[in-house]
Amino acid sequence: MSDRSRNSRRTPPTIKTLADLSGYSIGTISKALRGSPVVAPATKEAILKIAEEVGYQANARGMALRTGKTYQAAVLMPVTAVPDYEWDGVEYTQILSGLSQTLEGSEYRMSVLTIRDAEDGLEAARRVVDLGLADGLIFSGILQDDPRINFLVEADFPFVSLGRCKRELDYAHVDVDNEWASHAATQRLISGGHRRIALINPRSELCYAADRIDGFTRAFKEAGITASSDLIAGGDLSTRFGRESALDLIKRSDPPTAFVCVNESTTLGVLSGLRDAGKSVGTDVDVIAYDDINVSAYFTPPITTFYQPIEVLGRTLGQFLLKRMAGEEPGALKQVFRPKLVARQPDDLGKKKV
Amino acid sequence: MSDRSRNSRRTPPTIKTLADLSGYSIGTISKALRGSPVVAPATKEAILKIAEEVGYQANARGMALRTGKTYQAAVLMPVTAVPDYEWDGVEYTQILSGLSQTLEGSEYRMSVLTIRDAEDGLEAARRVVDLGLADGLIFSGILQDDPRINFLVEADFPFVSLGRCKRELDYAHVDVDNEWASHAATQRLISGGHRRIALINPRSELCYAADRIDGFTRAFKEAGITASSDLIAGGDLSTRFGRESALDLIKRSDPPTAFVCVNESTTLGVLSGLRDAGKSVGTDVDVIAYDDINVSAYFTPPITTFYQPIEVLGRTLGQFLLKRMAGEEPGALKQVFRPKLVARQPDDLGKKKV
DNA sequence: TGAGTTAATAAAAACGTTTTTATTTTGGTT
DNA sequence: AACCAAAATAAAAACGTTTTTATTAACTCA
Repeated sequence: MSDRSRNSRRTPPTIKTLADLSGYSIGTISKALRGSPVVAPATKEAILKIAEEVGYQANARGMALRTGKTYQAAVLMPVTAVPDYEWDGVEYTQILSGLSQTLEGSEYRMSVLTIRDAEDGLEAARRVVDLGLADGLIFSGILQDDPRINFLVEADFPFVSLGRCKRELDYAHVDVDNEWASHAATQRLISGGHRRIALINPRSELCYAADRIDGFTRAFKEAGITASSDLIAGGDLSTRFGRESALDLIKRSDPPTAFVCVNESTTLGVLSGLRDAGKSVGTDVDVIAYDDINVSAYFTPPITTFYQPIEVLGRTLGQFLLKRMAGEEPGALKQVFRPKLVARQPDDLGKKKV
Repeated sequence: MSDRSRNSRRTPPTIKTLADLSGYSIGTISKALRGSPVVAPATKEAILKIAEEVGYQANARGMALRTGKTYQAAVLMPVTAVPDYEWDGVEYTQILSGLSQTLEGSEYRMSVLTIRDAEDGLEAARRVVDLGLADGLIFSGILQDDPRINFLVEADFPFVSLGRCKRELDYAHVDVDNEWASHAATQRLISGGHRRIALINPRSELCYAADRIDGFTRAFKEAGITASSDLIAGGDLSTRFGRESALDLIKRSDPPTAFVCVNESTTLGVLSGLRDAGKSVGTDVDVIAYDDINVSAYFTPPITTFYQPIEVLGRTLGQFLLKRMAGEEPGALKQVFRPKLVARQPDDLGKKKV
């Protein structure tokens, strides 16, 4: 073993090594290794055996140069714009983890490019395409009219987005049914007697902010009540934003009796703000959250959430991307997940209020 | 622009393009581009001008094959072993973000390999070294006797670890002064009158678990009190673990009056457990946390923490790795950060108890 | 037997660089 | 004017693959 490792440390075996060892030419070796049907079964077997013995591993750089492929899938990871390192962007460990699980079996590796916003992401996407930095791309934080999607569809470059844009384009994507989740949460509160409900939402450029507003207003409409659209707050998804929004909303003249939050970070902030405003969640006011990481069970108090582990989405992203990189059309590569309702509170305080 | 992009889309300019355009040979072009002193200033300038005009970008695959370098820095990212997607491993977005900030200016890109544990990490490290998947490596979760550090030091491969092992080896690293932080937290509680203090710690294989125990016991020793070593809990750093530890510890016959927690996730769990055990933090029991993401301010109640944004460590990791990859010796590439105390509670409940 | 196929393999070219070696040009000395 | 060294550039080789083209060997069938 020390011998093998010493050898492989000096100069790893190449196709040439195998050629010398087996007596076949390098072309034949290459074909045998990638299972071309033109090479005779016996020689193929012999070559494979030698390759195994000597611990041959194809040199990625050689392959890359020849084929023009990189065998890399790139992920655009937004680096938080929130100052002071607030809790934000947590979901990316989950995305990367899920993604890598599906990439693991393949020959692809994962590279991460950090971006500041969607515009910066377009820059990065251009670099990936023009310089051939990767064979496929994954990104999230989709805008209503997302420049990255526009560019990549036009360039016909394989990608899968986490989230959908509003334009009618044919592209692979994975998403959460935000309209549905927001509607379900709002409806739950309305049937709990609430009439004034606040919506803690992402910035309005983000496409799913609109989806959530749609679901929110649809629930009111269906109940025949005027939607409390004046209680919609949009911003970065930091804990601080949640807190400040809650503090602002709760001291309005006609304040909300309930909150629908977009993620766990803002939820924590909302809970913090309500506490400092002297409101007790579950007694004075109800809060329903959306949760990726199963953390709402530990909040004070535990609150009702719509739960969707992003890692599952990450796995699907990977599957779709592999298919796209293998040349499959985006047509069938679209999936929308519905988060699961985890009811931890009755959320019917509104009844007592009336 | 449409013209340029169309051109570059078809076939990006190569050195050969520049050779044809300029009349110089490809060798000269190459030397000019990388600033070799042997090429005459005038021709160098001419070549650079043409390269600029035509938008030349060196082909990474060609460079990689020739030089044997990959221009990639790999990060070993632990994919959480905790079931049900609990809050865990949050800090990796910060590490990646910090790292990418320093790599941004360089010619290096960042690739991420997911691993299950340190042993799996050794496998990954071997692959990186043997197959030349990257030119440098970053990883964390260091064990007391870490197989990855042992292997990489032996192989003389550039790496920087987030955390230190217990063996006397010369390697670049960035770390938090866990002994100090744990000592400071414990001391604060002891001088607040606490005598029975619980320590919520990582699994004992992790090197910094030992550091934290060291600081913990040192604080007791200095105060001339017997350390409450029976109140040390070690486990994964999930919220669930924090909660279960708190519930277990608080119902002991001689229970703790205070908790020192290792990160924000366990802290949230501890707070949740204490609440369900009928204990009020700040009234019945004190909790001091360690925090990466400034989230303890929003807990119920806000609690005292030692605060150290990991992104800063990530930037240092990147700086050190660049130097290592440039051939610098590890000697000077060692830095230990002391987190900042953020006192949000008096933490002197122990006085009332006595 | 020998031409025509087919199967199997070898040889060569190519991907885009960098580096080493060879050649040409320039300028200075005698 | 002739020579030599130095400077500048060109040419060639190499990195490890894959793919295309060429060659050889083995059959088939009249």
